[in-house]
Parts: sequence; C-alpha cells; structure tokens
Amino acid sequence: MTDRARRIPEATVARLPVYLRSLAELHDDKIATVSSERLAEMAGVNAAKVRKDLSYLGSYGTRGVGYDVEYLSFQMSRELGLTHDWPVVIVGAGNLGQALANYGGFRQRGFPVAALVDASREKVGGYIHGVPVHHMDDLPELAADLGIAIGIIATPASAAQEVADALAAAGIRSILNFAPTVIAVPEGTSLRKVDLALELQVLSFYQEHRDTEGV
Amino acid sequence: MTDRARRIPEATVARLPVYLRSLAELHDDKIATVSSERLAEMAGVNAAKVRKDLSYLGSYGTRGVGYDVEYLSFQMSRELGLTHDWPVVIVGAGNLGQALANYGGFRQRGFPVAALVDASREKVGGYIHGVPVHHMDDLPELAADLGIAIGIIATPASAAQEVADALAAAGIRSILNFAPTVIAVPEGTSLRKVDLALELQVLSFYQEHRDTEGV
DNA sequence: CGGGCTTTGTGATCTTGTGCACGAGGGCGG
DNA sequence: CCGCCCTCGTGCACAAGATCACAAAGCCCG
Ligand SMILES: NC(=O)c1ccc[n+]([C@@H]2O[C@H](COP(=O)([O-])OP(=O)(O)OC[C@H]3O[C@@H](n4cnc5c(N)ncnc54)[C@H](O)[C@@H]3O)[C@@H](O)[C@H]2O)c1
Ligand SMILES: NC(=O)c1ccc[n+]([C@@H]2O[C@H](COP(=O)([O-])OP(=O)(O)OC[C@H]3O[C@@H](n4cnc5c(N)ncnc54)[C@H](O)[C@@H]3O)[C@@H](O)[C@H]2O)c1
Repeated sequence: MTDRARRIPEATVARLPVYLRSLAELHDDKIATVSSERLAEMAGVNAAKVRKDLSYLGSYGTRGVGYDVEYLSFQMSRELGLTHDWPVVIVGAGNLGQALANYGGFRQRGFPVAALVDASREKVGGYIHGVPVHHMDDLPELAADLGIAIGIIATPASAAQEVADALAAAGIRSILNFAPTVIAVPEGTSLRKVDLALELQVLSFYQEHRDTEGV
Repeated sequence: MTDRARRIPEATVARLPVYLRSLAELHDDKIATVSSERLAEMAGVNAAKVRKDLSYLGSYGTRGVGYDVEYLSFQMSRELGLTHDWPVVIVGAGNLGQALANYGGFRQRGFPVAALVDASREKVGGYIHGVPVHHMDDLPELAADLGIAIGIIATPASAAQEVADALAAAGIRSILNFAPTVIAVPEGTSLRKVDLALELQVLSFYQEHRDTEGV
C-alpha cells in the first residue's frame, strides 16, 4: 500500500546485506557518517553502484556530507525485513545440519534455529546445541507453532526434492538448499542455494585456464 | 595456443557444473543420448540457454539426435579442469573447518583435503578425519609440497584478510571464502564466497515483501 | 535415395546490470 | 548572507546475459 512503486533489482538486493555489514562495522567504530566512496571501498564495489543501490531505498543521503550510518542501517534493516527474527528449521540432522545448529551466528543475526527435523527415528528426540530434533512428520505442526518462515535443506541430494515439497506443504515459502541438486519449488516460494562442489569446480575452471593459457 | 578464441562467459561457467551433474545422473541411468530440452529440465534452465552454453565448448551435438552423454561429460570435465585432482587446504580448524574436513564429498569430486591449517597451537598436531592439522607458518611449504591449488577460508571474519594474504603469499591462486566479510585478493587470483547470512537476509527480503505487499 | 522430422547452433532482439559523468542540492567558511 | 566546495542522485551509453526464432544439418523411413 506504499505509494512508491520502486522494485529493487535482484542484484541490488544481494548487495544490501554487504552494505549493512559495512555499516555495522562503521557503527562499532563510532563513525557517524559515511560517503558512498568509503562504503564502496568497504563493500568491494564501485561508488556509483553504491549510490544507485541506496537510491532504491529512498533518498537518505545528504549531498556534500554522505549517509548517516545509524539512520541508513535502520532503513536498510527495515527494507530487508530484519526488524524482527525469522525462525529457521533445518531439515537433516547429519554432519552439516548439526554443524549449522552449532553455529551461533544465525541466532545473533536474527535467524534462530527453532528446530531440527530428520526422517531417521534414531536422530529424533534429543537436543543439539539446545535445539530439539523432531521427526519429519511433525514439520507442519512445528512450522505453525513456532512461526517458521525459512527452511534449510541439509539432507542428501536424493531426498532434497521430497524435503522441498514437504517444506512447501508446511507453508514455508523461503528455502535455502545445501544439497548439490536442482530442486523445484512452487510459484511464490523463494529458493537460494549453497553449492560447494560447484564453487570448487568454478575455481578449477579458472585455475586450469590460467595454467593452460599462460599468465 | 588453441586456435579457438572462445572465452566462456562467467554465467556459463557457473552452470557447467550443474550440467555435468545432470549428465552424471543420466550416465548412471544408462542413458546414452540427451536433448537440450531434457538437459534443460534437469538443470532447471531453458533449452536455448543450454544449447548456447554448450556451444561455447564446441559443436558436440548431433542435429536431430542430441548430445552423447559420455562424450559431452568428458569434454565438459576437460574444460572445467576436472581430469585431475585439485588438492585443497582448509584454513581454520574450528566448527566449520572440521565439518568440511569430515565431509567425504570433496575427495569424491576430485578436491581432496590435503591439509588443515590453524593459527592456534592447540589445534595443531592432530588429525581430523585423517587430515593432518598444521600451523599457519607451514603453509608455504605445505602448498609447495602437496601441490595445493585451492584454499578455503574458515576462520573468523576478523582474520580472513590476513589469511587471504597468507594464501596468496604461499602461491595459492584460488580462494573460497566462508567468512562473512569482503576480502581483497591479488590480480590473477580467483575468489568465490559462500555467505550464509547473506543468503538468509536475501530470503528475508523477499519473504518480508511477500508478506507486506500481498500475494 | 529423397523427403520429412527432429534437434542443434546461432543471429537478432530484449532485459538486466554496470559505470561514467554531471547537474542538483546542501553545508560551511568568510 | 553569499559563494564555493563536496557528495549525492540519476540520465545515458555500454556490456553482459537471457530468450526467441529459424535456418542448417543429420537421421530415418519408405
Ligand atoms: N557436510 C558438509 O560439509 C557438506 C558440504 C557441502 C555439501 N553438503 C551437502 O549437504 C547435505 C548433507 O550433508 P551431510 O554431510 O550432513 O549428510 P549426512 O548424511 O551426515 O546427513 C544427512 C541427514 O539427512 C537425513 N535424511 C535423509 N533423508 C531424509 C529425508 N527424506 N527427510 C529428512 N531427513 C533426511 C539423514 O537421516 C541424515 O541425518 C548433502 O547433500 C551434502 O552433499 C555437505
Ligand atoms: N560454523 C558454521 O556453521 C558457519 C556457518 C556460516 C559461516 N561460518 C563462518 O565460518 C567461519 C568459521 O566459523 P567457525 O564456526 O568454524 O569458527 P570457529 O571459531 O569454530 O573456528 C575458527 C578457527 O579459526 C582459527 N583461526 C583464528 N584466527 C586465525 C588465523 N589468523 N589464521 C588461521 N586460523 C585462525 C581459530 O583458531 C579456530 O580454530 C566464521 O567466519 C563464520 O562466520 C560458519
């Protein structure tokens, strides 16, 4: 119902968290104001891009001065939906799922791990780093009761699509997939993926080409 | 010294591993030939894009028939530099570093973890999942002796830049960064990053906007 | 052996993203 | 209070990427 019809480009959305992190750093250093130039350097991009990106949020800078660190942080957090917590469920209590549950960084950044879920009865029942492990069957109820908005897939690739379907059925519309496979999600569901093997293979490509084609 | 001056676009490079995985699946299913249409479906992209991507590798399809699964796999592996192993060093033997070392998927895909490295004397000396833990100081020697080409940064963000510098100094020109911070690397070094907090914040953005703006 | 069918390979076009350059606007010193 | 200087905000041109559409090419069947 906001009057501004500004749709933020995808590429910009992916950079906002980087700017936000830079702003947090500046805030810790008690720096009140920052120029696009400085912010660009911290975020590893160019200054014009910073200004264009920030302009999508509104006109929050002061010409001749720069951006107020605290105010911009607030506006950015609001835009990113970080003014409240987003409880997360991790599906797959294996090697990776447990490591993620053990990691404190999520809660700290507003993404508390509310539950772990697994298909194996052996894994169900205990706690990992204070997070209860439930059975897959309880997912819909858990999602509703705990207000879970985001699901993380940490199962073998063979189970990933099935898990994605279960998450969707439980009303979860944001999915982060760690399994090295392509999965389909319903229209209106966001999907992001983390694919280590892919990253290494991309590095391999450039390494190989450096080695082969000189330099 | 190859006559074809075809530079493969970055976006294409990042999709090749996905195609390769699809081809491996087809091979396991004893399917000898695949159309761009089918491959596109498996990789979650559109068929024209598949054809254009593959055309950068060469003209390996047969009109009216499709692509030979095995032959295309080979050509793609060759292009990606996957015909031989790339030993990897993980810097930071903490929660994440250990989890990665424990993961068998790397070795299996041609990226054996040759060593773990840490700055803390307490962590140095033992083995994790059969991988020896060395001190940071030994990095240059290790890199040379073990032929390490890829470094993975799994330290706190505050140490990431310093570690990147050390990797560069040790002659490692491919870096995968897990620390949630922007790092600079020398010209001629490839850098990829995995940033979980960023992924979650991007999901948060779209979730928030779905919630706020209807649908 | 020729015609039809299928699927590739690629020019053309549209969309998205990047970077430059500069006018607009605001603070500040004199 | 005026004018200068600094930095934002943005129009524009360019580059990269996605998609479309179709001719070229090879297989297969009759
Ligand atoms: N461990 C790593 O460091 C790492 C790194 C990169 C990628 N990955 C990927 O992450 C995924 C998980 O890896 P992992 O090492 O934790 O594997 P894992 O085998 O240790 O754990 C998988 C867990 O998923 C559970 N599971 C299996 N099928 C399920 C289903 N249908 N529904 C719910 N739970 C199910 C299993 O019971 C098990 O607990 C894999 O796809 C792997 O390729 C892992
Ligand atoms: N654990 C996770 O699931 C997870 C998830 C997302 C991101 N991360 C990121 O990965 C990084 C590592 O996380 P973690 O949980 O393993 O942290 P950790 O504290 O468990 O481990 C960090 C390790 O790095 C070592 N180290 C510190 N400074 C070093 C230096 N200068 N040189 C070499 N080694 C050094 C420490 O001795 C320690 O062993 C962090 O940046 C974290 O934000 C972790």
